Amino acid sequence: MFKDDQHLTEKQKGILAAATELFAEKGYAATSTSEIAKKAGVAEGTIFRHYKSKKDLLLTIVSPTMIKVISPMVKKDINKVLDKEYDTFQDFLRAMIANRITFVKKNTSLLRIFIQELPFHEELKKQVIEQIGKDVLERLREVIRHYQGKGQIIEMHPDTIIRVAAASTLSYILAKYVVFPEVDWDEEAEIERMIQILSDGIAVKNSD
Amino acid sequence: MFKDDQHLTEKQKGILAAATELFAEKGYAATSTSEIAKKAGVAEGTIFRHYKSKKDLLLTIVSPTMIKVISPMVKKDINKVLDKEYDTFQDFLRAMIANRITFVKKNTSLLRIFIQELPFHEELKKQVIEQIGKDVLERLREVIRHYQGKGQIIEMHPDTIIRVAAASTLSYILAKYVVFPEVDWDEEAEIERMIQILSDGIAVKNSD
Amino acid sequence: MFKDDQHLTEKQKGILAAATELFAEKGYAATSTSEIAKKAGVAEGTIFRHYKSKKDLLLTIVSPTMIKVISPMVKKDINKVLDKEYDTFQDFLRAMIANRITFVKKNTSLLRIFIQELPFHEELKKQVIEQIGKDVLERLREVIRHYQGKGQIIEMHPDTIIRVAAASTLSYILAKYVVFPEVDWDEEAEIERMIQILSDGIAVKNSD
Amino acid sequence: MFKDDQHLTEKQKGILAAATELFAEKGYAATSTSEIAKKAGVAEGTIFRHYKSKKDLLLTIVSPTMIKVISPMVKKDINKVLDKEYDTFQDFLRAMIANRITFVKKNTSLLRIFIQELPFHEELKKQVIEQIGKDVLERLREVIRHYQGKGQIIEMHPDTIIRVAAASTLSYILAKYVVFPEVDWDEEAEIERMIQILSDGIAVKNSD
DNA sequence: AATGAATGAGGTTTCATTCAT
DNA sequence: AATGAATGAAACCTCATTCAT
Repeated sequence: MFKDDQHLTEKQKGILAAATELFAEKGYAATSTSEIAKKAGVAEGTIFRHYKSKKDLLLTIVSPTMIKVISPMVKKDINKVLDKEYDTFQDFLRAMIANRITFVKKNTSLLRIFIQELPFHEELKKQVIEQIGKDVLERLREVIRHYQGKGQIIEMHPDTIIRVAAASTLSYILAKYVVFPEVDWDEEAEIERMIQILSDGIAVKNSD
Repeated sequence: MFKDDQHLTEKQKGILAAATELFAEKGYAATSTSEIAKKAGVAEGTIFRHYKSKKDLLLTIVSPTMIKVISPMVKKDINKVLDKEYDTFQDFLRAMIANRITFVKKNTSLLRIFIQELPFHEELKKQVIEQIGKDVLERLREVIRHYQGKGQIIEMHPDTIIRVAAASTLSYILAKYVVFPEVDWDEEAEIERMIQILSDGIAVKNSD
Repeated sequence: MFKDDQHLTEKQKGILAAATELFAEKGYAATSTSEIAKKAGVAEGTIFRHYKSKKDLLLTIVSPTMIKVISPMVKKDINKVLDKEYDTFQDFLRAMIANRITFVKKNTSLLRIFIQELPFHEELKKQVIEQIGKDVLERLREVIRHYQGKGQIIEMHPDTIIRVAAASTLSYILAKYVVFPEVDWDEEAEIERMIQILSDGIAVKNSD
Repeated sequence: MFKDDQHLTEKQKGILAAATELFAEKGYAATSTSEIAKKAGVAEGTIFRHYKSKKDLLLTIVSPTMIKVISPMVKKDINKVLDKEYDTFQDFLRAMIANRITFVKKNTSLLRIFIQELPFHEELKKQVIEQIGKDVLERLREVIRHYQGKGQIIEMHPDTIIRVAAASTLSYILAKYVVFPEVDWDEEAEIERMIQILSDGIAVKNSD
């Protein structure tokens, strides 16, 4: 994840990777800098040459800068879906969910840290909400309007539809992959039914 | 919360309450026993007279025993909704959501701890899932079947419907009250639309 | 020095004594808390139970509170001289110098710390100057006026006389006992001549 | 100060200057080599290319070699006063004090380091005392004898007179410019009175 | 000569836990 | 039961020094 970013030395990348993994696994407060150093294969002092403090290390992983590195990845990733033209909103939903699942699977550690540490860092929370929010929201609105234009989705403020759909799908995905990764649900079927229900709720009712 | 429970002394209740609040606020690992002692108004040593270790204190708060104390409260609480007869499934949903919001508001601290600490305690996770799951699930199934019997809900395995509805509503509530308590949404309207969409997705389509 | 002060435990007194000695000997920054702990015969953690930080330990030794403990000692000490009636101002000077030498000899460590660390602690400097200054200065003024009244000292503002006499004698004493304790001067004779010169400079010239 | 000295490169002079300033400001032990490097505008490693260790850097600043660099400056400086012929010993004293004040003002940092670090370096102390002592003392003796020859100063061993006068004036100057630079005294008047008293103490009494 | 990343010993500080009172 | 001083292991962090470039 941190491989091609900027001009980081191998050691720095190693430290970031080790810290990310350990923070995700055990939580920030329960991870010691000596563990990080050992896992990264560097001396403990080396960590502090690059990051003023343990907290600074966390913020670097999770900071605006990092978000700026990730956010484009996210957007580019999402755009793969947004740029395609789907016949029905259901198809779009299905593709979107598949896409998000892939993303979550690839970034479980980072997301876990976000979920775990966000509550303790007010400023960060706001930044995340704004940054990710604004960037992605506008694109999604376009999509909703697009399918509304095609007469496939009920006329309702796009934000509301996004919110309900996103709340349902994202929280479903997060719950499944980040919070309870070991619980075994029948994914395929489950998702299909979720799509069914959601799109039924959102779709224009022919005969109404 | 710990007031009428069992045979706890005042000090013990104070310790549990202080610990719960601090764990929720700062996280388990970032809370020191001396802080707990100060907040509870007892000496540091006193904590260890009642709880073998700090971890023991956490487990007590979050443990099966505690769940058994809380679970009945939860069930009793939920039953207020389940026991009533609602004309439509929509009414039921609305009441249920209102009921859950009240519950979450009253138990924010405890829920926050669950969310924060569950990932780090495998055994606990299973217990919570089973305990709460079994107890409540069966009742909910009955409700779904009830409204299916009345022809208001599509014929689909109750668990699926519950999962989708619960995932949407609960994660909505948790996000709103526990994870992002300071973000200001237009609650009333938002919930109403969510209900709309959900029940539309779940409801039997007249004209189909 | 810290024996009968307040309600300190034996350990605390030991820590203060050890720290005072080591700070004086090697300087504050060059003294490690582990050295202090070892010398005081306590665990390192014990130091931090009583003093928030190493700096706090220094400030305690050298602080207003400490000054308040020492200042009375100083004043009481000085008063032994001030309260007596001396025939000539020379006799007074002689007694005063002997008295200060005794004091300096008894508090070499503490004074050394003051001299070493004062330059780095602005606030402290002011406090020391004010505290000691005010308390003692007024008494000394009285003495000067007293001998001026007897016609033994030239009419000049008491403060100036005090400043010259004090600067000469005190800095002589400090240099001799604190800064260069190992240089071997012929004390008796040296002091006697100093008194000679000073009192000659200050005394009323008979034949003028 | 280190500008025209010897064959030092620009970098070396920069390091010495930065170190001198910082040692004076914060003390030797509290100054880090990285601070020195930053202030001098060189890499950390560069310091150790020129000076074996941090201690070596201090010793270079404060060492016999340095003293040999400074001592001539001091002597040359003092000689400006010694070489002139003054009508009265008072005039000489006045010129001498002015000269010393100029010197102290120009070398505050270095003097501060001497005062701060001397107590912790026995050998150094001896060297300073000998070096500066011998060089300057003989010249001063001549001066005293000179004014004794003119019948202006009492017959007393020159060293004693020097010691009293020097102790008074130097310690006055040091206190004023190095130890308590921010306290605001009325310099002119204060010095004049000091000269008055000292010379009265030392002068030959006409009418005795 | 100069750099600055890397080191690791050691510094300060925190904290869960024990124990004499 | 309750206290809180004491502990010591381990946490976070600093820094003089080395070394490959």
